Amino acid sequence: MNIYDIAKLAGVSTATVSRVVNGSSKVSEHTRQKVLKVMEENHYTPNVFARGLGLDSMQIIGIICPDVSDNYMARAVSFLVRRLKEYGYDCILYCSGSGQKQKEEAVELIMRKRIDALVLVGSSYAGSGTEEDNTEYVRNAAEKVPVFLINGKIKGDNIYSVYNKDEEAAFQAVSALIESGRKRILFLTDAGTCSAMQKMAGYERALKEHGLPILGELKLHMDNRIHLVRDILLARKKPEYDSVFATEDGLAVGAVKCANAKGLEIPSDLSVIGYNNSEYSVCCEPELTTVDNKVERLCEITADNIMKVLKGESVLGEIPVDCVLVRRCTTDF
Amino acid sequence: MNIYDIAKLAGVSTATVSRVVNGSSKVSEHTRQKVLKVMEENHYTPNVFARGLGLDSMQIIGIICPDVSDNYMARAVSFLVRRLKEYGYDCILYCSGSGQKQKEEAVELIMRKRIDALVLVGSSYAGSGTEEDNTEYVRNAAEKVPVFLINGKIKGDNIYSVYNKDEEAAFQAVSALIESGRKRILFLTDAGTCSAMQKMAGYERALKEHGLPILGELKLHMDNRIHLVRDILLARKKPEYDSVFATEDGLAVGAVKCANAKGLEIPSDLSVIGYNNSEYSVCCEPELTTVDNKVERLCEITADNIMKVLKGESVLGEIPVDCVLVRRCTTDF
DNA sequence: TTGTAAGCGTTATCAC
DNA sequence: GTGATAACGCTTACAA
Repeated sequence: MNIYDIAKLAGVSTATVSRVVNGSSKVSEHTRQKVLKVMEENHYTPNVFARGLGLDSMQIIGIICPDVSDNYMARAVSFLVRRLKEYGYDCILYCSGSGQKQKEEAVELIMRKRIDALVLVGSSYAGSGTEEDNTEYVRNAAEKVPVFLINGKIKGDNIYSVYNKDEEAAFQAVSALIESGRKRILFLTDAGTCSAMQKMAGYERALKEHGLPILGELKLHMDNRIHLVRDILLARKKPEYDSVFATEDGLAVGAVKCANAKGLEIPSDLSVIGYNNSEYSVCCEPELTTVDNKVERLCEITADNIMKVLKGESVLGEIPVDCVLVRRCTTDF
Repeated sequence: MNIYDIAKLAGVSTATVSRVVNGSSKVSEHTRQKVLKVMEENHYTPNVFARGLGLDSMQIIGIICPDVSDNYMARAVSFLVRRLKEYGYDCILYCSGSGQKQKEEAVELIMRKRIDALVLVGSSYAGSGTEEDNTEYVRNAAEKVPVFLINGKIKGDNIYSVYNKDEEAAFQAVSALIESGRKRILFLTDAGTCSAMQKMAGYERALKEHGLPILGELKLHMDNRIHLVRDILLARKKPEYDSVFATEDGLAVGAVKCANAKGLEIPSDLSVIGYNNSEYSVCCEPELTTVDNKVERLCEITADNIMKVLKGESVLGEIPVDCVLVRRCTTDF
């Protein structure tokens, strides 16, 4: 059943059927009803490819994240997919992995699909913030379609960034640790992303402003796998730290598990702060004090911005969003 | 840049360009190189819509799950998306919610996109297994494209089910509890899905075969939210159960938290078994004994089956997959 | 091996 | 308010 069949059955032209389908006002009520009836009876649905060909759009948004099995990204994707659906857009999802090559390839491949906009979830797409620039591929994509970053910041035409004030959040969290008497704060991270760099900057600023030294031995980098983190920390000789600030909840849980295994009292012997306010933080025992980085809020702003940009409205290129420290049981402030 | 431009620049016909693009063998090496060079130089990429229109396929698989922020579904979607990408297929993702109406609507909407195959993730699409049949919409979809269920079983033409032996897994788990001396086993569930029913059947069979009574007061139904579960259990007067078998890890964690709050010793005072072998199970303290239902395996089989079916090869309509009980610290066997 | 031309099913631009 | 008809860019018989 295509538009010709419907036109014939309804005794009108394809143009009229098309007008009815697209809700054009320039159709008499009589004709409209007639066409609608025939469409109903024959369960007619327009061919999206033909429409796509004509309009050069299939109302599809591309979403790329390193891996949706990650809790943070899953929450983001879930929110985006639902929200964009409400706006009548579908989503193609890619999981790119986190390597530079992989990310570039994913973006290149998804661009071929003639998506209407591209969303990159996770600060990993914003580059490391330290090395030489490796975000050229994002700017290339932005020449064709608007690009939206969830928790990443890239300057450029047609690129829209919504991101957390991670430096500030880390500063606040670490300051709180220091003000509760902690002196040797372990910084635990799993990635060299832009966001992780921000967090480290906040960590260092807090130390500095409180007159504490920044020690390389108290900065650890490892994969975000709970048991791995626990074992690495267990293997270290002495408890050379009195608290932990982790850039991911999973890392923090690993630290908690290490403390539990050692029989340390939390939060008195060891205070721990995680990041993301994921389900991990309430799964863990004692439950994790963590930074809530408001994924859903970032996504909400992004989805709305996408619609605005597609409608041609103007939108801020950079929108910072505050984080909130959620106090639970791994800290004593 | 379209195929005409390339054809003109290369001094050949569009048909030849098309042949080169699609790797047809019927092109001389000389012509092929000539065309390839022009394509390179002009960064030509075929228009997917035009191709879709002609072939009535855009190499897209539709995936629907109730909510990808759920850990189980996120793992499934992550695996599927990557694997199908390797096969050259893209994925459109819908999060349908879990209501019957929502599921039906999601399927109807995604079918309009002319996807090449449909994957339904989660046993919720397989119906409850008890009520009247409510899976007609799945069979309808199967009239147009092959439908693949991840952990669900629906009989029908063009429907391919890969599912866990949940009844058996539950039977084994509950039997293990009983054989370790447990007599009053709380059954905790969050949904009335086909899978949940299977688990309950296994639970009941284990009780029966060990000569224990099936008690309604020991079957609880509640939302899968850790704190909610903990609080509901805490509010109950006496510890009328000596162990818990939960259909989701989150529920089991809630039970563990309740026990911790009450100062009960795990596993001696209370044994707990969860389901899914999610990250929750290693986050939790003590770590959860749980049923590993091999999501990745289900997805791997499904992805491979999709390719076979699309190639016209024949494939089993029903493939059961064994679960494995993972012993951790909440049980003493 | 290569080219020609007829679809594929819409939407949009004209006339009327 | 309605109808012809020309794009849109590709694939694929069919011809050469």
